[in-house]
Amino acid sequence: MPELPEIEAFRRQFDTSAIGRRVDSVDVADEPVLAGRSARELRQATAGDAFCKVLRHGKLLFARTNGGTWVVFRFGMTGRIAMLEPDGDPPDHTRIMFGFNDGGRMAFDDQRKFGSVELAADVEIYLERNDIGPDALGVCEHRFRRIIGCTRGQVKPALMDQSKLSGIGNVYSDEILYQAGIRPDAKGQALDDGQLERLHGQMRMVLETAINRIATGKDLPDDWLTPHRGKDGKCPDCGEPLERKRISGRTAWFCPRSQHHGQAG
DNA sequence: TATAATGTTCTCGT
DNA sequence: AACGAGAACATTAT
Repeated sequence: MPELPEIEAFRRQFDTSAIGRRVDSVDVADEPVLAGRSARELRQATAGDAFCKVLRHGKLLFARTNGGTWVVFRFGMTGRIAMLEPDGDPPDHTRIMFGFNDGGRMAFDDQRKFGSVELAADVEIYLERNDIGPDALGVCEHRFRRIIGCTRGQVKPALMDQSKLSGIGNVYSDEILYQAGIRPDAKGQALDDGQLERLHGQMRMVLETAINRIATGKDLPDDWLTPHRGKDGKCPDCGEPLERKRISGRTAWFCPRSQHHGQAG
């Protein structure tokens, strides 16, 4: 379930477990995962070098090797990183396996194959070339108001548009809108400054709380939408059955009573 | 068996 | 031209 908070968990895992370790081997089980690069290129860029730095931007993870190359992890719908002991079993859908000089291994596992592992010489250039917007947690309220408030379309797809804001996906966009009391089909332009300010604040609250919950191994709060999101789900605040609506090709879940701001359809 | 699932990208229409 | 909506992509679980 990788959106910004989950990728942040991967970053911390990478930071504590992979940084400083030298890559000795790289096995690519599924060549398309490299998005046009060859296994030889990935091996050339990483083998013999240690990972020395890792950072997250939105849903992307950038890991730098001593050699200066950045390895870019895109997790798609089901991607994840798994650290293995020397005798540990690889996950079922391992696409790439990095072997460290100490015998440990790191797997890039991705059941649905929407993820990829790419190479980049420079993070900023990569972001620009791929039209990736600012990290959702790095956007100030003023800029956020401009980004969302100037959108002609619906607010939910705007929150999920990675060129506008980087890091929010289908599940967390529903949660953020629920916390802000705004309908997912409200038009961005229809929101006033007060609503945009609240949306920005709740976006930060949701993402930061989720990061902390994941880091401490706790579930998301039971009074959030997410634990109830799905068939027969009820609003944890008012008990109203949650409504589902197809928006921009995805399923939005919301409470029609608690989320009354913005009228559209 | 049909449907839906946490993402990105391409195509088409406005 | 710029923007927004929907389909397609691969695979599995319900």
